[in-house]
Amino acid sequence: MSFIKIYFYSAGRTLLLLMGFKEEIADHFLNGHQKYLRNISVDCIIFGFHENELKVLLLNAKYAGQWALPGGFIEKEEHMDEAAKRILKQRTGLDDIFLQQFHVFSTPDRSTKKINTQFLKTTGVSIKDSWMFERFISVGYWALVDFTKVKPVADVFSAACEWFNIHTIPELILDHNDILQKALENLRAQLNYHPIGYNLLPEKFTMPELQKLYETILDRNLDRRNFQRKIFGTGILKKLEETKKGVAHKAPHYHKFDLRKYQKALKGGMGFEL
Amino acid sequence: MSFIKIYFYSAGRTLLLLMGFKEEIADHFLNGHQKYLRNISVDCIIFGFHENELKVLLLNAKYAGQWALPGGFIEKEEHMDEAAKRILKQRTGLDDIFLQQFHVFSTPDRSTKKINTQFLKTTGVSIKDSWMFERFISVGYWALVDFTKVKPVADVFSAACEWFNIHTIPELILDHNDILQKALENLRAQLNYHPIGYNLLPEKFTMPELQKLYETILDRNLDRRNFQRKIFGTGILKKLEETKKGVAHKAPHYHKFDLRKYQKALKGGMGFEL
DNA sequence: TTATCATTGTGTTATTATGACACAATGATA
DNA sequence: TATCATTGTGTCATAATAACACAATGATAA
Repeated sequence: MSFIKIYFYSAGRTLLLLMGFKEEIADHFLNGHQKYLRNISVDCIIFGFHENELKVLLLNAKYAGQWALPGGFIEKEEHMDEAAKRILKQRTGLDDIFLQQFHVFSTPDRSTKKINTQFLKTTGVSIKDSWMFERFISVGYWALVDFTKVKPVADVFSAACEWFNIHTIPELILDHNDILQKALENLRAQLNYHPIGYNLLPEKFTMPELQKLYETILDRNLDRRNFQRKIFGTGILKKLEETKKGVAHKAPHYHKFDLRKYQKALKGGMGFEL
Repeated sequence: MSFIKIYFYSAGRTLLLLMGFKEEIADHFLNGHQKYLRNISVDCIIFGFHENELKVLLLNAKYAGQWALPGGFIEKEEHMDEAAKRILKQRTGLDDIFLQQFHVFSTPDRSTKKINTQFLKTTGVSIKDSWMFERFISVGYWALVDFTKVKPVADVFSAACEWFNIHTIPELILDHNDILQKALENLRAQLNYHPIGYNLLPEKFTMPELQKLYETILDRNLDRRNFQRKIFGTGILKKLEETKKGVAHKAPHYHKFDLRKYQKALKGGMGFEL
């Protein structure tokens, strides 16, 4: 919310050249409602997988000192899913990622007025009234991305943008900790009915790598043999002849996704419990 | 949307006494944004169960000629869930019903501008600019209610409010047919993990009655014996000694819900497939 | 009074899915 | 050449599900 969402507005580089920092802020607070829908925002939980750890991308505006989920507003003629994609792209540089809408958060006290007035005070911008002072209802989206392909974008406002281990999340602004928790629950629930891994693993990957992905998300160990049986049962995998090289034990085969069946399973579900 | 939502605003009866119809409309279009959040609305899919048929409550404003889902706006300091409850209560008179948020609909072309201007024209109210002309993102909620306890409220605008059989739904405004479809899918999916029936069946009911409820919602037949085993397995039912009277065959026992376990299952899930 | 009939109550059995577990095969390293 | 961690490919016991059978009930019809 708040700080973060300002950055999206500033993504138009022309603006940046014409305006100073303060002017840009002021413009956003005074005129942003001409570009964006009011009272509604999007928050993205961007999960990443790296070195057997589940990560979350968080933002920290230097004027706030507190971390928050990346979020943004919806343009007046934009589908909400597109808004979420845009936000994802701006923070990670990634396109074409599976985004899942999972819940709407609407407690009346999730107003950003305090945070925003504090922000303006620190920034030295004086604004009396703004759409940004109003209450926002937020729609939560989660995405699961390839950690290695992401370049967390610290934008012109120099807010930090960093990965956090899921087990060491700091206290976030507003209800963002709750949102994150709910996103994680939803991601785990989805795991039973929808395939994951495409976009997350390299094109060719081994079975242990795929299993580790599932184990990381679910935060528990799975039986190697049962896991394999079930995953193969869905038909979304193709086994390659090639084996992994340079491991000091029996070399595992590479696999890749059968995209046609993968897409099908995304829509129709897979139907097993892990 | 549009017409329907006007009624909620008019629910304050004092207003009604002080204003004429036109004035009320004008007030809603000109000042409603002071009471409600902008660009966001709630649509309710109110399912009812009666005589082995699944019904949906629809509204028809006499000026529109087209049917629509009951919906409304969110007051500035109101939780969205409360808004949905308020809308449900206004249409049905029912309190304390399980309401389930299931999806957000946000295609950019779901603006009500055309419908609203048409409405104003017919009504003879002239308004140039209004928050009501803007695009609305809508959050869908469904509820499952006792058909017999509902008094569909045709409000002061004399819009019809009627039950429709799920199999004979007319063409609805905007994307309401899609919303209804998605609600039904979600309801059916929930059926596997959450108990239903309380609020829907009389306090004492027979097993065939409960089964028929499930069959109606799922639109397929279930095996009598397997159904009984699974439902009993959850522990949410208590079997009574009393049997149904006046049936021309073996009298079935009455049952009632074990509320404590029912509530528990609502939160924690039941864990079976039908 | 008795037979009929639809429907309930209470199983059984076969099939499938799941969880727990065992052991030979591999291939780099010691 | 032996060691070692790890892969590949099973089996078996158990639980969940689907398909199915038959006696018991009680109002109605003969």
